[in-house]
Amino acid sequence: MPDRSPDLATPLVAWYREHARDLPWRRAEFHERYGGWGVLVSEFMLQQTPTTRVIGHLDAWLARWPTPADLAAEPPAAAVRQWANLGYPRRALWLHRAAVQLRDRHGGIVPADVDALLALTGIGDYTARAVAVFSYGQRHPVVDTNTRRVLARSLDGRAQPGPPSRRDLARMCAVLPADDADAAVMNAATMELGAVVCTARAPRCDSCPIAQLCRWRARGYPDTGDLRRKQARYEGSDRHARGAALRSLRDAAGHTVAIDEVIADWPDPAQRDRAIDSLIVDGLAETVDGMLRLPQ
DNA sequence: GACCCGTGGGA
DNA sequence: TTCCCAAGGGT
Repeated sequence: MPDRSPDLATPLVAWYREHARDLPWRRAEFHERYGGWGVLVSEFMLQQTPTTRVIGHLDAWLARWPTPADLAAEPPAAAVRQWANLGYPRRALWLHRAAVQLRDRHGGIVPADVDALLALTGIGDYTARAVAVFSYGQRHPVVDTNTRRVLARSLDGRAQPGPPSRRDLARMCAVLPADDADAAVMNAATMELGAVVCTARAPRCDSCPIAQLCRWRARGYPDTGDLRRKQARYEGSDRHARGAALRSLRDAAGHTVAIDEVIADWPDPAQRDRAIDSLIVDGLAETVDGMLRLPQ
């Protein structure tokens, strides 16, 4: 029988109330102004993109499109351009699709129901629950990479978590406080700890509120090995070519480029062709008699 | 579950 | 310079 899980919530919640960063989407006026839409947009941008970079883009996005209907009224190309260099431009496309779905199926209102949120394009287990919890105050496990690392270290005594799994949701749920509001803070606090203190490299255990009950620390910080898949090299990759091709479409003065002119100087012509084809397949580009452009 | 998808800052 | 990694999701 494993030990009973220690109480992570009490110290984490107390720590968060004292040390939480002042981020835009945590401010009361942000929620008053943009509601669930603001939270949804911020969570979309935060998918695999560092917090500091998102901060520089969120205000402009919401000022331009303060409601889902505002975004849905414009072509996908506008979303992809506004997305700029946030990375993974499919997210801009999916956010636009979600806005259309919100307008057509939900009266332009971001639903509070997790299953309804999960049905929207680009919203998975994390984002659906983040919206339900941080915008609507519900009690659900919000599990991101930071949460998984904190649980792996504090409860399992491992340096790194295994690959993401739905089991993580049940584990997080088991350590959430019973009260809805406390559970929401616990979710945010666990992510915050992973982002600021219990970091992937060089964790700052000296300032950790749960160091006393951390099993990884108690075991002497064993290197249990990183079970995650290693990220492929970007330079010279297909993704690199795709990124360059999309950028040329984004920045095109007339918003349209002859296909032959798209990253024409790319060193690997076959890779260039794959990049353009994959953009078309993904819906990030479309052809109009020999010309290429963002989706209208 | 494996693999795919960008971009830039920090160590 | 090179490598790591970042509030994930779709296929």
